[in-house]
Amino acid sequence: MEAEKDLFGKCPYMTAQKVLSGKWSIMILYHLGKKTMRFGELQRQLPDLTQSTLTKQLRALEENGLIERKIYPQVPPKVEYSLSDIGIKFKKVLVELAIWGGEYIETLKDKADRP
Amino acid sequence: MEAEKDLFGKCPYMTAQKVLSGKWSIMILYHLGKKTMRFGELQRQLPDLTQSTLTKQLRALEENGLIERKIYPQVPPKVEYSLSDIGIKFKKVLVELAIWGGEYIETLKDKADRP
DNA sequence: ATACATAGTATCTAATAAGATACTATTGGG
DNA sequence: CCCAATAGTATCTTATTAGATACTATGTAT
Repeated sequence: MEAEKDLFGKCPYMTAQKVLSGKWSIMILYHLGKKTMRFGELQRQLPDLTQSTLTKQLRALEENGLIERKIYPQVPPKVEYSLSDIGIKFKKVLVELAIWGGEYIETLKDKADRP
Repeated sequence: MEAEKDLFGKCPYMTAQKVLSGKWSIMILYHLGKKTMRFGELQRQLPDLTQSTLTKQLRALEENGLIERKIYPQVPPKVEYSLSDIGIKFKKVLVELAIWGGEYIETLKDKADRP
């Protein structure tokens, strides 16, 4: 698969950077980290991206093995997205990222307080 | 400053995603996390990006407050790059990212072993 | 027969980012 | 006077991403 080939043998940082490159990847992983969700629910959690963009981001994450897609043979369709094993392991990164992001926002506020 | 305004009040994940969006940001932060470096040394560590690209990435990181740029009034010029306070705090994220990236690469190898 | 719900596709456009290449400024040393 | 060393700029081109918009498929309920 395309996605795998060019990630092979690279350093962990480059690999991580590549996998996280989509503009919404972190947000999507965060939401799916809370619970498995259907497409529509995920979309409601992320009202700022369009359906086609969400589809593209999900496909990229799926190709890279971070999430899984389960199709129920129903009409109207039901498709559930969840974190894969390696996706679940990514939650540890998310924890640190959230802490750091909070601190970062604080530093911005500090700078704004006394300009 | 532009970079600050539109990050304000956002959630930590969105903020983090934005700051890390450059293709080389994580690699640069990793190298500067090891030690303060001059422009040329950094470039030697990252032979895959051109001078102009490196300059752009460094400027973006500086605008976002992650790194600091110290100019020595010399000829030929000497400019040192280092992590800012909030940049240093990012090292905790890097640690988790490296662990996860390593695990991720392993899963790719596993998949390749038995296709 | 028609409408509805869900999870999409297909195109096209616009915005952003990255990369290639060539050029600049300064000044101490030969 | 000319060269080397360092850290850039300035342009232009290309590639990658994201976003907008309109369309599709299908079984059930009315």
